[in-house]
Amino acid sequence: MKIKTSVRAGARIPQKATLGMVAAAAGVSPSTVSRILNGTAVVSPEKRAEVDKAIADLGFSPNPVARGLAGGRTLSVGVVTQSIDSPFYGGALSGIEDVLGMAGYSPLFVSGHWDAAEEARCINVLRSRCVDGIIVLTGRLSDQALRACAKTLPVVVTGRNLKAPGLFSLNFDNFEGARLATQHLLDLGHQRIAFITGEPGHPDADERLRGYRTAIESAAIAFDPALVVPGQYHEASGMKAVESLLQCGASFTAIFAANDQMAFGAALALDRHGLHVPVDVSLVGFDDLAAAAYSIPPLSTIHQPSVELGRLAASAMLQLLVGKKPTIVMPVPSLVARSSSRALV
Amino acid sequence: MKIKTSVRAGARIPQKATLGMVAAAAGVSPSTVSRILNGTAVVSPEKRAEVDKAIADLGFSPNPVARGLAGGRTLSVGVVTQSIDSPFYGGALSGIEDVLGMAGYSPLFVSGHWDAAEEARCINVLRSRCVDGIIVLTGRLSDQALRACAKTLPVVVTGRNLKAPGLFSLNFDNFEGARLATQHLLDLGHQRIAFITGEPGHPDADERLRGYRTAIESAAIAFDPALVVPGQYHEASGMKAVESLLQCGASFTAIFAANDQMAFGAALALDRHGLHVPVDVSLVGFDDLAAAAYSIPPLSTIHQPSVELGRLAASAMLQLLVGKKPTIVMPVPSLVARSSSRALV
DNA sequence: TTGTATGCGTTATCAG
DNA sequence: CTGATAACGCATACAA
Repeated sequence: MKIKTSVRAGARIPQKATLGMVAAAAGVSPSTVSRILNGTAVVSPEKRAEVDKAIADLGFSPNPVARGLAGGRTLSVGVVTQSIDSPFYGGALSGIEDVLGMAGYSPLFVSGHWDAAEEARCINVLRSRCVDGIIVLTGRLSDQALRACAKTLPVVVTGRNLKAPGLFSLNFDNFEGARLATQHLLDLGHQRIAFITGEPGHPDADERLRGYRTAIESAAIAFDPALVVPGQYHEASGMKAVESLLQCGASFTAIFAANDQMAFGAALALDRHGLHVPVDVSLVGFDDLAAAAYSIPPLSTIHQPSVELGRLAASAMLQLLVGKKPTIVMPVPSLVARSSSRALV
Repeated sequence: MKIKTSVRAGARIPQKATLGMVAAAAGVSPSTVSRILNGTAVVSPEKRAEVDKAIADLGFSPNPVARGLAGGRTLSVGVVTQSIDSPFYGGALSGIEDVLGMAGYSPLFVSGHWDAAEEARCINVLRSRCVDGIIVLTGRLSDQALRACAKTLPVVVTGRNLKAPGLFSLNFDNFEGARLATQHLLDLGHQRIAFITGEPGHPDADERLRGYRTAIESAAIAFDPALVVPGQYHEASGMKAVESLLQCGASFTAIFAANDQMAFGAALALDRHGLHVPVDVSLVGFDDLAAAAYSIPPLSTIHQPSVELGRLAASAMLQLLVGKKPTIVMPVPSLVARSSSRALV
């Protein structure tokens, strides 16, 4: 017998039921309750009924913290993203939260801020919190670090192609997406197509550049370095890119930006110079952010299924968690032609 | 003595150090280690040094899960938001993550999806995970439910004015913000100003409507119900609102939308009808989303310090957690005049 | 000031 | 199929 003494506030807190209390109420041992809770073993129908009733009566639900300590499972999976408020990754987080939640898991979000060291720290935090697995959205971490991590915990990573035990990777075809976007402009009759790159060194940025270049060269047009300007994936860099393009006197009739945010910036910079989209220059982005459909003019772009990506990553994690090899396939890139691109007259 | 048998994968996992191991290494008792870890009592400098060294050597860090079970503190605080990918709340989440992280706390994000029942479920999840406190961003929950919750746990809530023990609320002055926006248009010479409302029933939406109306009437202009059209805080509803305004043949020279997203939608709808911002109609939004500065034209709007809001909410929680009464003041609303509004000619 | 003993709520390993 | 019993890693009365 024990006397509860820890009534912090004088409030009448509805005493949280414990597994032990359920066992007592049902007249069985705690182990039995645990077993039917986890499906760890077969129990007689009668006892099961008794326990189910007790659980319902007491409104019992297992304590994840205790579970974590005892069994090593916390029913939580860590998600390292780059910034919790990214317009692009937001969708993925949402998708992850959704499917994880359906399975009784809770996501633990941490932001790496595009910094490998910071990401490593994040992973340590997640580790110390005993997450059951980790999902890494396009991290800066080395493949090797990820592999090492996967030795201890199931890992799902997006934005790379990695194969390792306990590790599943999910990649979007950035090359094909960029090729599609460029081809779209080519089909519209554009020949002088500028390209605003993403953060150099990012695999996806590099792939997009490759896609652009491939499309250009496949059309028997000479690749012109003067038409590719660096960007850092944010609006301001899109503006700056256009400024520099204009300053250099480059001649172009269309711009393909490696992501929508830069495309928005580019459109604004063009506007400031009296150039209008799509009348004076056609513009295509990449990502299909929610905002792309409502910009003026609505932006033609490559659709990235971010929510779906999150859902798939979470599904893969769930499969990993039960020891299965994930069978997940990524949707292929598709172009969403809106009003920012039009045929060259 | 115990033999570790649970080597799941054959990998050489750097055996996670425990408090007990540190104690052994330092030649002291576990309680002593615990004490210096929590500052629960004074320990002799020598022992402290020994322990500190052992901690460093072993790379020990306390296990939050065990801590949670034993002491009831998990160093995690629950954050219920409406959708993890909201362009507006994203900033707040980021701010929360930041200051919480600095203090060694981890946020646990859950989405209520603008549904009271769902939010209640979220709170239960957080409870079961033994969070040390809960931050609620503009929930649908009743004040009463929140108060009840605060009896058990520290609660910080934004978007309302509530007073209760263990509860701190943090509200943005929506009324003043809306008044400011409307006055701005008035100052520009506009007399027929349409208003696109937010979700009716939301306190902030109601306040913004009140601010609009107050400004209008203070200018000795009759409030015209035909000029206020309902919206639901998303782009599509902004478009619809403008459509309905146009359809009704309402005459107006400016529009004030209760948030930026609806303003974007409104601008697009106007554009489709050959009306341009700000030449044909001036437009003002509310929130100052990151995208507002890069829309075409850049949107005049009321700045909401979302990141700061998050930081403040987290700071308040931290204070609550140490038993102090938070002393936090919200920044006042301010207008950011960009290019979407101009003087009526 | 420091160590000892217990308990937190579950799961896991044993016997029976 | 079921029930004791021992961890899980730490905090905390209590004793010394």
